[in-house]
Amino acid sequence: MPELPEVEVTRLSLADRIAGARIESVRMGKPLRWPLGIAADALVGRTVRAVRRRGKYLLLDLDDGLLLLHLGMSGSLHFAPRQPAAGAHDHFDLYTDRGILRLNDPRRFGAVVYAAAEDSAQAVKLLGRLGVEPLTEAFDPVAFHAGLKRRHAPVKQVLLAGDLVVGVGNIYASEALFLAGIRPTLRASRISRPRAEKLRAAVRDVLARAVAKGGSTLRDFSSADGQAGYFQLEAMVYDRAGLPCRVCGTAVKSIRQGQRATYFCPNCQKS
DNA sequence: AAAAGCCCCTGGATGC
DNA sequence: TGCATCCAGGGGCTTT
Repeated sequence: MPELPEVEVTRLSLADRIAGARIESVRMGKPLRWPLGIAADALVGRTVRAVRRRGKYLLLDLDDGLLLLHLGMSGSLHFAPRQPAAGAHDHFDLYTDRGILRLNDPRRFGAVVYAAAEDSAQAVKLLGRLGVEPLTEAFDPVAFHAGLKRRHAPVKQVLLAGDLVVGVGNIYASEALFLAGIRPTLRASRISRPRAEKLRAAVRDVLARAVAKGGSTLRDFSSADGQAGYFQLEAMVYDRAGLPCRVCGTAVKSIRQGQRATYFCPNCQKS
């Protein structure tokens, strides 16, 4: 579920409410992708200062150190003064004087990792290879085109890789390529400067609109205050195999790239 | 260096 | 109803 828009929507629904919260206790469920990296009790007494986002990671800045949270494929975070009794898929609860932050993650591809500082080895291992933030000015047309130029993989997979630009997952990669009129199988190196600019604009546009719609709720995503997202209703191609293209009526095609589904319109995305 | 595969894990949908 | 198979929003790691 969680690509940049869902993670950002989570952050926005959480940051103001949790800022200043003092950690009173921590409950861990089943193991997530990686160990926490600190004794849970050592977090007690620390204060959450702010919540930032880097790619698909949420960074909880503490007055001492930070927590890196990742929602994986099936994770969601909720923050409320009270929470129901922990269920089978609630694997991390941060009890604070402002409320309980709970990570629910059935598949447990998600993670909560403590790092002493953002430049500590632990943090750099996870954040170090990440590309540019697409919704900032740093996502620059010249650098983006140059980055595409040096990659020979299909452009869809270059978008997904996250080392050129972050936050674009399987839904939004297909959507952005549709908006840019680019075939997902096209080798990144073969994209012209004007088409790279079109793709850059499409990535920004689709991600920003998805944030505005509260993200995409395909199964069970909701923001930290429980709001579902509605962007999936506007999807042009994602999960629409065989259905008519919303622009030209041609049947949307589904293929597999790197063991993930890709959707595109063979007519609107000819090359 | 870059690309391609392989997994981690659970649950829902589909097919026999 | 039961059981097997396939698929799912990610991404680090290993192998080519």
